[in-house]
Amino acid sequence: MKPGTGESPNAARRSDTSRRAILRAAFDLAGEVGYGRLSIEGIAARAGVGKQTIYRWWPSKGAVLFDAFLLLAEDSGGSPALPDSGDLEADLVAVLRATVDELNDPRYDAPMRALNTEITHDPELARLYSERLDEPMRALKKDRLRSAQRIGELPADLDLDVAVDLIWGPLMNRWMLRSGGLTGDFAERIVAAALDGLRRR
Amino acid sequence: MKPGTGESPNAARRSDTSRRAILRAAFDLAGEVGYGRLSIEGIAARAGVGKQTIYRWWPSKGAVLFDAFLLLAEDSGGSPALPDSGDLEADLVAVLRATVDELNDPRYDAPMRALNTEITHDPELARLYSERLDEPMRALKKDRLRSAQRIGELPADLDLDVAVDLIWGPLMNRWMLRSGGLTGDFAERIVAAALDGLRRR
Amino acid sequence: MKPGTGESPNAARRSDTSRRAILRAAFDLAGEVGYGRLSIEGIAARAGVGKQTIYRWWPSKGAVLFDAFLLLAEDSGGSPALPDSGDLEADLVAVLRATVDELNDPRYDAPMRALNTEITHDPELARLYSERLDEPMRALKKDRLRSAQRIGELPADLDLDVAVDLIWGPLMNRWMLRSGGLTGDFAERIVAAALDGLRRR
Amino acid sequence: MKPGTGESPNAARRSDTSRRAILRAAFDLAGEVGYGRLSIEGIAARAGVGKQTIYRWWPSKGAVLFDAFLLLAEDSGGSPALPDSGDLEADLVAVLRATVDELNDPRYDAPMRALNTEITHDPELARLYSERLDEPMRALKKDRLRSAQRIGELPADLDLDVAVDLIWGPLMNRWMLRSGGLTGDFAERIVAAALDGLRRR
DNA sequence: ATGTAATCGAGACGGTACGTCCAGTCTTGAC
DNA sequence: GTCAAGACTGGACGTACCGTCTCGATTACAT
Repeated sequence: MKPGTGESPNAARRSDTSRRAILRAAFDLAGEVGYGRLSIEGIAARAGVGKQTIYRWWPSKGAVLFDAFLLLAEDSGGSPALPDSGDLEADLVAVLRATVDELNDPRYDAPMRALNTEITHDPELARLYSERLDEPMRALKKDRLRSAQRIGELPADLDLDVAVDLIWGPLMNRWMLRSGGLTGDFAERIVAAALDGLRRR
Repeated sequence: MKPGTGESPNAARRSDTSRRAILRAAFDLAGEVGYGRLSIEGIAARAGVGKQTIYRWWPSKGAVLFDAFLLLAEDSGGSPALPDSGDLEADLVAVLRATVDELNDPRYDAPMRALNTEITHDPELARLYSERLDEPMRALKKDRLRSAQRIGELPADLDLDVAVDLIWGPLMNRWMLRSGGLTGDFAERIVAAALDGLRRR
Repeated sequence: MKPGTGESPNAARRSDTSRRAILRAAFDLAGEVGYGRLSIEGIAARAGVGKQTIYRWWPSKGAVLFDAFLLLAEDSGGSPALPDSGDLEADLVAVLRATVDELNDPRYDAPMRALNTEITHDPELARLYSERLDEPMRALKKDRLRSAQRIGELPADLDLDVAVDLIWGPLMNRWMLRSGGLTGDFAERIVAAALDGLRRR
Repeated sequence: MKPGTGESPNAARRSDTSRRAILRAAFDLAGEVGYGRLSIEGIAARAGVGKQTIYRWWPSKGAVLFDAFLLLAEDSGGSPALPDSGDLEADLVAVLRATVDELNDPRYDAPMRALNTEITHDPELARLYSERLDEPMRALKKDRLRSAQRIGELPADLDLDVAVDLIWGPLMNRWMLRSGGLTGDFAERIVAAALDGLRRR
């Protein structure tokens, strides 16, 4: 897979060593110094690279960060399918618990916040993010839901996009705004509520 | 109500004119120039105020922005209770549709993104936000849900915090990440799904 | 005497410590690293000053250098009158020999070359230089020549500006272009030739 | 005649088209954008040439500029002898007036200032300049003075180098520093003063 | 005529410095 | 003591060039 942000200059001559050093430095620095102190200058220095090499290939700090996540996804061999034990609720709880653990790991929390911030303020980046990172993940999630539809656990006419948002939205929102503890228990409750609904029956 | 961010100097002598000018300028500038170009210097210049007056009373740009929202909430007379027609679903859809409209209004969208960004990267500010803005709103939301419990529309043992997150989380998450169209229709689907659950019954 | 390059901002609040540190650093660096490596950034670093403080008060690197020479002239109490022993030729030779020694001193050679280069390419700076440094020196030179006129050593109708150029011009030109050795002997010959003329009599 | 700056690589394969384009571009750009904005990159672009082609054949920007003047001198068929009407003063005035006109022509003024600046800061280039451009000119000037010696207009034991410096030095110095108007009248006065001497007789 | 070696235009690279903007601190004089 | 004003050190911005390097593609020489 190619870097996500479009390449105008003579990409054939591009130094892959520098590219990787930059993305690595961007991700690491985001984790170490935080979003506020994350600078192009710092990334260039850490990567042992001229600033121009960054400006030549990326339009913004956010684009670098985005590619850093993209590289991470590639290097980790892409995302595997969600577990499918036949019990949707158990599988979802397992996945969300893992997500909670990741979000609570400062090694990942800080860079993700940095990327999310950039996405928030850059619609073009948001589009790229949606297309390159969110959609593939969303597809895997929908696959699992479709499997549940197949065995009759979920209704056949369910709007899968709404379903995904209903399950993952509350978690991500609570993480971003720190509006409450981000625990496995919370994940469990959200899954249960999403599946069974709030309404009395 | 006093500004939200703790005040050490002699607050008695504080100029309310300057305070309001600063908060007004902060909110307006956030909307006009966006988060990236929002600067203390710019706020001071727009408010016709010395920079020191800002640094004297607020610890960070985010704190100013936070107080700007607080002022807005005060000036608009605080938040009224959620509508209670006896039909929970209809009321929630109405409220979420209004929220959608607000989030789609660039006049509010930009400052809210700016504030959210600051909250994301500043746990102390997140605490304040939670306490001063989110909790009061959340209380009103819970009041409406409790009313539904009283008439048996919702189960008595429902975890109201989870319920609120389930209803509002997907909306806010989609708004922040622009991961899909933010429409009244989406609001409607989310409410329906949240109330009835995804699971086939 | 005030700095030579016009001051627009609120000069009353100007830090004299920083001003002097900058001018000192500029002069010293010009001598140490040479014109080619003389940078605003380097001056600021050496002076322990923000770059903006230089940009706030001087329009160009040349203007800083110019003020550095101006400060030097002030601090050394201004230029004293040329010696007047009654023997014009001897006095001129003495003065030009001293000039030769100064021009051969690397401590002064490099900064002067730097300043001359800036003057060469900046007419406004050339005007300032002429007015603030060259003219006062030229006045002293003319005074000495006038004294010689008074005792009949020089004709009363002599064009003193041409005379000064004739005496000092060859020396400065040879220095700048290194078109020959810059020695006391050369100074002597120039003075003799200028006074007696080339023509056979 | 070969370019003035020594050539190590295989000069036989050198592209004369590129060489001329570079020198032409250097001279023209010096005149158009001035010394401060004259860059190797700009010369290469203007000449339609790779940067390496410049770095391969010249050690510095000044060397390129120097060769540009050398090419100019070659192309204009070298310098002709100075006029010799039998009246030294008249001939010198004519020559210096022509020089004044050239120095006042912005087409030549700017590149010459650029070259002089490089010479000022590069002793090796100064040596080359002296050897390749100044000496040949100086030889012509001395020839004219020798002719005057032959007819007894100038003393036989005159130091011709001092004489040349005395006549041309004041003019060049005034030009470089803009320390006064550069007019034909000034040239005339200098010639008269240089020939007759300042001293009363 | 054909290999081979150097030059060519092009342009990416690690860097330095530019001139600007802003952060956050400090000082001044008016109130 | 607070205020508007604004100078101060410091540091990042995004740009322009530096001088080096590598890439194919000519191009001219020696076989």
